[in-house]
Amino acid sequence: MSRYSAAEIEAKWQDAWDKAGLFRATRSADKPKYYVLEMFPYPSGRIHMGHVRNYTMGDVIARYKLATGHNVLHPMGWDAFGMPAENAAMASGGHPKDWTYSNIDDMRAQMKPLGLSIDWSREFATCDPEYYGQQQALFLDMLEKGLVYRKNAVVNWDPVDMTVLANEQVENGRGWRSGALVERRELTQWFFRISDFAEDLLEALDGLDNWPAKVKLMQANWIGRSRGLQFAFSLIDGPEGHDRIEVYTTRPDTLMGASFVGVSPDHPLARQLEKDNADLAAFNAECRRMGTSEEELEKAEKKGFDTGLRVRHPFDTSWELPVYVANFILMDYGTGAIFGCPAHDQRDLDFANRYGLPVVSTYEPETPEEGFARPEDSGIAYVPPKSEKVRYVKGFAGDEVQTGEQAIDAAIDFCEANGVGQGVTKYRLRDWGLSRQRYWGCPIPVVHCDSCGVVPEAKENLPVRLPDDVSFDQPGNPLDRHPTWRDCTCPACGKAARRETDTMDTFVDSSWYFARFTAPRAETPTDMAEADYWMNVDQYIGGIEHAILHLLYSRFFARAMHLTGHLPAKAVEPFDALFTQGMVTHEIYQTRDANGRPVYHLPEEVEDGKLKATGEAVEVIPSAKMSKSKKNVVDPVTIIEEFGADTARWFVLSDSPPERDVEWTAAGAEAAYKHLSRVHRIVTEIAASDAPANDHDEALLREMHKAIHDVTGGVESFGFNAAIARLYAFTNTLSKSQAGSDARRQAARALVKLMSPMTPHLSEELWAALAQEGLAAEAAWPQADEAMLVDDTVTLPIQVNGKRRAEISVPRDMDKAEVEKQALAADAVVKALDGAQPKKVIVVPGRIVNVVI
RNA sequence: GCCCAAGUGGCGGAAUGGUAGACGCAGGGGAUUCAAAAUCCCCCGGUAGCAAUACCGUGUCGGUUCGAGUCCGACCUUGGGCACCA
Repeated sequence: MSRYSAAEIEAKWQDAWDKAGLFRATRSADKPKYYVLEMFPYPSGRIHMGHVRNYTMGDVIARYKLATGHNVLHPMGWDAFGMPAENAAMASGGHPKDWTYSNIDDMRAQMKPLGLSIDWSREFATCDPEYYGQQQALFLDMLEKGLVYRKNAVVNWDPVDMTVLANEQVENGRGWRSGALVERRELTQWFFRISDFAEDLLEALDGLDNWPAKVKLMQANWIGRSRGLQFAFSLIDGPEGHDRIEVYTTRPDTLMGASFVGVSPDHPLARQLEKDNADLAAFNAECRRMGTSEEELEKAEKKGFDTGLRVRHPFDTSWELPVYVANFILMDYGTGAIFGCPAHDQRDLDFANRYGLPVVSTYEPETPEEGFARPEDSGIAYVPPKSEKVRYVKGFAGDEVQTGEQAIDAAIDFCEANGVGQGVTKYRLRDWGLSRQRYWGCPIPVVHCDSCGVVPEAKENLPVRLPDDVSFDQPGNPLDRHPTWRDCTCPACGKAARRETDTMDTFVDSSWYFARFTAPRAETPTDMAEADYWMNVDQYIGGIEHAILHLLYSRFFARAMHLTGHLPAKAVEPFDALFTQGMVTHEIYQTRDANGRPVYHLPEEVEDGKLKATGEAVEVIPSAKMSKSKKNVVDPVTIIEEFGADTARWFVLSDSPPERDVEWTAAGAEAAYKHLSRVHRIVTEIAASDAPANDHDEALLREMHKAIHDVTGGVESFGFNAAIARLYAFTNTLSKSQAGSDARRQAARALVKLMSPMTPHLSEELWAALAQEGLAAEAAWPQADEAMLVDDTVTLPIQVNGKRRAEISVPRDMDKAEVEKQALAADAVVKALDGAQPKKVIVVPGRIVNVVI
């Protein structure tokens, strides 16, 4: 009997699938369609275990759906624009295009041995001119519909390299290459009007029944709808053109506790004042040196600058409040100005304490606990949940007990009635800035004409191709310094004009690729007949790190594509079901160099806690996401060479729930391989035995139907690890079953088919060994017989006061009274009762009995 | 700082509010073998006990319930995101 040799069988069956054209997707009215998609990879050059896990999960679904009679679309492509290609070009002198396409070739070659059921005929990369040209067409349609516009926005500016930096290129406020202090600089940039869709994007989350609740919650919080009051403080002796400061607050109920007004350093008033005030100009400049990330702003020490100006309180014209410029106020949110109520906001309180401003409580606990002190005295802001009842001591309606929510509504009503501002709904969601001052991205298809201004490129001139002759020997955008590329003619007037040199955010590329997969070679962004047939994506699978931005942008794009006639109405929510998978992690092995600095070692260099080469002991750091810098990576290619793709697939599915991180361990991979070898041995033995069909093995058939039921449920609900545990148990049962029974062959067939989505090559091999016709991949999924799933007798645990004390075996449908009688007769129960009557007996049919004494 | 999630044996984990630890790894014992590899069988949360069994046990503290890993509140730790990384 031949041993299990993955290397021999895997290539053979991949070839067979290929020849049969099994995974080519074409429209068909005969079968229901099923579109399964994994988030496409960035072509870094090597596939990693995270990819293997992601695509294996998608493949299990795709193969399962194929077996259950669906017309499956399962495509793959490359998210190919982005900074790493330019960084590589700067570091080693090549061209981003060559680097990217060569990486794609490498990764495709690494991916193919996994035996994924992908329709490779649909493959594309977002850096293909055929793709980004269609993206430019989409952009022009969106521009025409008013979904794109230009405005000023701040970027991280490296004054030494004279270039724009991404947030991740800023380290401790300095440029990662130059080390120069980064400044904020304002540029005119393109924006998508995603905020116009805020309400729709929020409301529609309710309909996404097959999305994880946490992702919907994160998106809802990101969109951040709030109800508040917008009103103005009148400014006393303000500079020319500034007689009031418009503020937005979600807590108008605390207006009578206001003690200062703050404006952003980028607020028009701050900008006006800094012209005549060198100190303020210095303060603002300091603020503008901070990074642009919200995290950095929130964590920074809260600082303010007293402008010396005063405003009048809207409800008491004799009450004057100082106006500060403060570093924690965002110009992008609300009006860029706030009022501070230190008593009920810790940040405002810290600020007030720092600058000697008054603290005035507007409410206090309804019934103050022992030791409660007002913020005025305690230095701790009193911030109860908005739903909690509090006593207002300085509200609008006198001394009253109500919840914050009620008080906010009442305050808005009161202010509106008194002519102080109006209630408004605002969103935290900002418009999406898509301009990037970089080469390796999709060119924004517009030109700048001295006569006509900003003019869209004519569609017949698309794609606006990236020039190949560029150099990366200096920082900044090569398109800016290209001698001829910028020169063009104005599509409107025909005069000489300049091309826009900014390219698009790579998030744009990934916001519609799922639609392009439905007709990847179409001469328009999509083909409506194909899109109408294949959309929506029935199952989308990817990392939780994309829970907000990528998914929100894609939802916006689907809406925009519908408005511009590129997607049907049903596709405005493009992903019917979403699954977010965890990462693949590994232990980190570290030693220290002479200076005590850590030196990392690859897992393959380590054995039994020691370096193979020198025998030096390594320090083991707990599992973390696989990363090159920590060297805790296991290359899937190595694993496939050693054990085969089926082992890698089986292992990444088996050890952890799919939504959680899985730790790669050599022992685990070994165990997976051993198990597959065992299945190979057991099934080939059964296939080879020609013992006559004899006894009908009822128990084995029952186990088989239970396994079919459980594994099917596991696959459908992303319980892959549980499904695999079930397959282990079923394999054990099969292994111990009586030789020669017909049931045994039947059970072996079921096992092979149930495993086929996870270990497709092994299953094909065993399917053939069992002399089954056709390919296992095409064979119908087994059906569980409901009647075989339930046993006639059940074992009921008997609890006394919630603690298990005994168990009884009873017919499954025995009535409650009889079950209770038998339970009370159990030795342990009689002993516990000691002659007394139970207070209560709870019988949960088929599950448990609890006797309460 | 803000938003979201997760914490269960030596390890990965299982468990519609109903016998906590399925299944796998590691470990221990045994069979087979001249020996090994491979394979097969048994044991395997802690404490006490020869045992039957008893008590304790799902990050911490409290609550709801006949019954809580599961639901509620507070806290701790770890991970993801924070708008120019992909």
